[in-house]
Amino acid sequence: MNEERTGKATSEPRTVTIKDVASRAGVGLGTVSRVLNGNENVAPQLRDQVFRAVQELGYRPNSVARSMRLGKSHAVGCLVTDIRQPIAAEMIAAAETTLGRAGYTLIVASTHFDNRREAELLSLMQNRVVDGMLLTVNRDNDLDVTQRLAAINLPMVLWERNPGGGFDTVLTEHRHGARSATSHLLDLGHREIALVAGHLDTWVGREQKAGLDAAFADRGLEQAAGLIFEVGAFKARELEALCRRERPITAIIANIDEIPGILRFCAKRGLVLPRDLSIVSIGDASILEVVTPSITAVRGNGTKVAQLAANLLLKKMSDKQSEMAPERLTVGMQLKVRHSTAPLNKDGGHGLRSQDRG
Amino acid sequence: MNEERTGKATSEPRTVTIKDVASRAGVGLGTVSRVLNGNENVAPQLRDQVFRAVQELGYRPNSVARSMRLGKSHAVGCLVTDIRQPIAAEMIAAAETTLGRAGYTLIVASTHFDNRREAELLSLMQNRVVDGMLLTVNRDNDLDVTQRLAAINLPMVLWERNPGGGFDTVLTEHRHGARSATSHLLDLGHREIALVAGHLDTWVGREQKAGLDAAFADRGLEQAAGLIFEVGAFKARELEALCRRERPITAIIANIDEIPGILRFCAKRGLVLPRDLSIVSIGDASILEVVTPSITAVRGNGTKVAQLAANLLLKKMSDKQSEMAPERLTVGMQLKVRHSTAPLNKDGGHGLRSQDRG
DNA sequence: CAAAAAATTGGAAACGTTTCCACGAGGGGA
DNA sequence: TCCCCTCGTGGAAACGTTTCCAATTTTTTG
Repeated sequence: MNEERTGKATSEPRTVTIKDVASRAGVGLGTVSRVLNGNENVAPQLRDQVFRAVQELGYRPNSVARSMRLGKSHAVGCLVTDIRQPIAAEMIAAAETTLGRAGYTLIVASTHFDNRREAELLSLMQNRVVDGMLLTVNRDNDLDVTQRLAAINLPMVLWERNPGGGFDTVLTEHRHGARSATSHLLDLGHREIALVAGHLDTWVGREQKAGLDAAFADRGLEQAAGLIFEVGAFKARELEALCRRERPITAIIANIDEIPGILRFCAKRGLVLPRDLSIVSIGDASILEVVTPSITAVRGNGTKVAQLAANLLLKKMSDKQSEMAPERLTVGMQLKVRHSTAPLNKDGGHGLRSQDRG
Repeated sequence: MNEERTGKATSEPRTVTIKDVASRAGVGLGTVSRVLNGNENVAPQLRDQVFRAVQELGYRPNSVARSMRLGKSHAVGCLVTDIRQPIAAEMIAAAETTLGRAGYTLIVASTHFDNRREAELLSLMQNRVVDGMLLTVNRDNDLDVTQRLAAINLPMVLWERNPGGGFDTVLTEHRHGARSATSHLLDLGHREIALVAGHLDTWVGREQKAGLDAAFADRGLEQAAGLIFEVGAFKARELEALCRRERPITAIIANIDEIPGILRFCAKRGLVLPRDLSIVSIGDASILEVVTPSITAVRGNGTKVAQLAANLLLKKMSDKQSEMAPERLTVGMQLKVRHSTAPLNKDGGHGLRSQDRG
């Protein structure tokens, strides 16, 4: 007893298990388990004894053992390309809240667009670490990826990706977003419009491109070639080339991540917004509303996407293999017209060109 | 055999275990385990047979069972207040990369400043779900929290929190940051300087306040009372009151999250930056460099904080209870002077006041 | 009051892995 | 030739739960 008080002689502080609780409380293992799981059919006196023993021994349930016995981990894997994108963080936060309420823990992992890492993470999660998955894969137009996803034997919802076929998906209407942004610019007289879209081997990028195309097609206009770029592959170099074309661009629609780079370029080159260049951001943030000039944006709703996806996943995880038909949910986008877009400046030359001759 | 091919009659696709592999390969359980874990002492022929059986059966190791047997989960819990803060996302991404290289999975959870949720999450993670923790607790000046942390029997590193006592911590030098921002403003002639700091029951907020105090004290100046606020408790209302004081503020140092709100207020009231108000952001982002006027900021390095914290945690997790003395690492901050701060405008009245009389 | 039914309880079995121990075969030394 | 040592292998035990079944007690019914 004395040794126990000082806790010195004991080499290892052996972890307290349900068995220790049982013997301390003078009951059987089954009874302890029943008490701990709120089963009603236990005599009040025994229940109290168990609780007291738990208290005294500082017992903590071992949820790994629990998971193993139940075959459920009560965890959901969440794969994103980069958690540092504000939209990704927003989605993760919302998913965490929704799933947390249902008793699930979120395991977040970023692929950073590395396909090998993505494969590793998918494999890791499949080793019965999670009960379901929320996925934004790197690419969704690759047969290899599609097959690998199809082989996953777990409830699974894709968000912002759409490989086609029998997957559950929650999608933002990027086509509509890009289309309305383009229409807005066409209405203002712009014709040389560049687009910096998401990766073209993701649904997001493809839809954005399709939206641009649709807006031109709506008006029977033909768009110039070579004005479509992917995020990441668009730097000052590319932007400069766009301004040096025979017919320089007068407007640009770009992912929000690219906006700082574009503004920096404009400042350096003395381009004045929106006189020399109109800008639309794909994705919104409060800072865009308050800068000078404020920046026109198409706004999605990542929180809503995440909530829909999380709830869909919960449904799939609870339905015992009922094999519901795959669902496809969409969330709208809205054009917020601000002051970075203006009618085409017909007579005024392009800022870069005039300066360039100096 | 036919049933097996169609896979129809079998009601349940029983999961493939190591036992199945063993019998298929015609070897014992121990041998399979040894092969799978890269143990050398296995005959090459048996090794091949095992690999072939694994392939044919599509065996996947059950890492929950593995965790249970080994008593290690190879997961690290990461608690933040809000994953949507870009600095938090940056830290998480860096920690994930560093820990991932060492074979650990990150389990991220946000408390959203809810103390009950924090307690739940800490408790959950302690149930042997993780091997170590990276923590940003809601408050670190509360005896209750400190005790609860001390009771956690797991390797653990706090980042951006410092309860004092024997905890391992990695900290950004917020005192230095706030001090240099304040000095900068004092040099420009400002005296009525407001501060919107982190929560004052976190180390971050307290250090920021201390930095402001220090800058005033350095010069033997006395600062006005009532100019210090906490993020979250600072809205347009408070800002307006600051501008209506007998001696209106001429400068403000604020957490980056508050910058959009402040700019919106200025725009609405016709305050021109930096003529009517100088602004310093605590925390930097590329957008701050390119807006007009560009915004002076003190910049930390979340990536470095996270890397240091992750490596420290790895060290603690590998050292078998060697009880190293707690470490305390710090990462610097740097003032980036831009165009949102300018010398005090002596004669020009305060924008709000003149307009207010109209 | 006896018997049947219902309620409560204890503990074995099982979840899938790793580790440890024992056994047998093969090889080398006396 | 015999013995001892080494090496490779198979399988039991253990990790901490939950669940199921059988045993016991209590309650109800005839």
